[in-house]
Amino acid sequence: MQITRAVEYGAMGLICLARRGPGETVLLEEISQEESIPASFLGKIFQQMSRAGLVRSIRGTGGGVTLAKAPEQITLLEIFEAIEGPMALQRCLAPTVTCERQEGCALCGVFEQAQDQVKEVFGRTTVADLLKRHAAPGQGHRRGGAAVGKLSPVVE
Amino acid sequence: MQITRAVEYGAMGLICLARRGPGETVLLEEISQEESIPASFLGKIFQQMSRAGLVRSIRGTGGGVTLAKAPEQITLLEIFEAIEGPMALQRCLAPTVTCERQEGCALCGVFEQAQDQVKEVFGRTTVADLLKRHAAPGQGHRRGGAAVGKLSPVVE
DNA sequence: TCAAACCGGACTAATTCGGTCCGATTGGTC
DNA sequence: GACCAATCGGACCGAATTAGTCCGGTTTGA
Repeated sequence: MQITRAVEYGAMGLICLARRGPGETVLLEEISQEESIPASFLGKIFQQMSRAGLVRSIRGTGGGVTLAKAPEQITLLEIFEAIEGPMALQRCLAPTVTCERQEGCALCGVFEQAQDQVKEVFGRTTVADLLKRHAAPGQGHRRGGAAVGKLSPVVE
Repeated sequence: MQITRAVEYGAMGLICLARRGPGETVLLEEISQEESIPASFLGKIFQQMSRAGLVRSIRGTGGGVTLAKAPEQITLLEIFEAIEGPMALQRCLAPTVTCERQEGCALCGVFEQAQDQVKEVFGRTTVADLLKRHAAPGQGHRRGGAAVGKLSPVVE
């Protein structure tokens, strides 16, 4: 139950692109070096994001990749689903399958709630947000969860 | 990025236990058959839940397993962490590691928010809730997300 | 003492993750 | 038109994780 590196790399790549001027074309090789991501792997990831319409890729001399939309209009959820396909926190939340067990379904309801929460967080976070957050460090991350706000004490 | 079967089976096992009278001792074999979970795998899972103090297991003739607490006092988060260890939606949210990249950290902040949301949902859901939900079917699960309540339209 | 149960560790098969490789294709440039 | 710069796309591969299995050991009741 971990978010894959592909998604992490994809997001980093887009942040990197957004940091440049808008509409600027950048070599994959360049992003790869800047973010220390294996070039061939990054290529695969950008292919998928390209198919999903998040970036445009230009072949041939002087080619590279460029954002297909404004950074404010690309959400982390889109990045995630471009790379991983539809989010399914659990088997029976997959688009095709239906759950036949009864107890399983009680569980599925909870899993779906959790998944909807994740989607909500990812869906409201854009590349522009990530870029901004990166620019202003020393807050909004690492242990403490203060950023969340409405957490109940979590039993335990 | 999926919840494992072990967690699913573990929760199902506890629901199954909770359905019996309180304090009743049940054979693993029986749960295994009732829920169609491989017996040896279920054994492993109950071992972990036993170590975490969620169930008590009694060896020898007439033995079996029994809930160590009231169903209202066992949360899905406890079940999850008993089986999987501390929740880490992403590498750099693991208890030991710290994240060194800047962009990575902007990401980690979001991942942590998402993780906190999942923990909140799991932390407030008890075995008793699951049992109740199972008893009253036809609501609270499968597509539509009406059960969640405060979801913003999720962009796109 | 014997059999019923769980314990615990070693082992294994299948799947997913994290990549690599390479030939094909596309587009500038000379 | 030849050539070079780039991405595309699919095949492939090793390592890690998941999902179990197996079996000998230990505890306990009859």
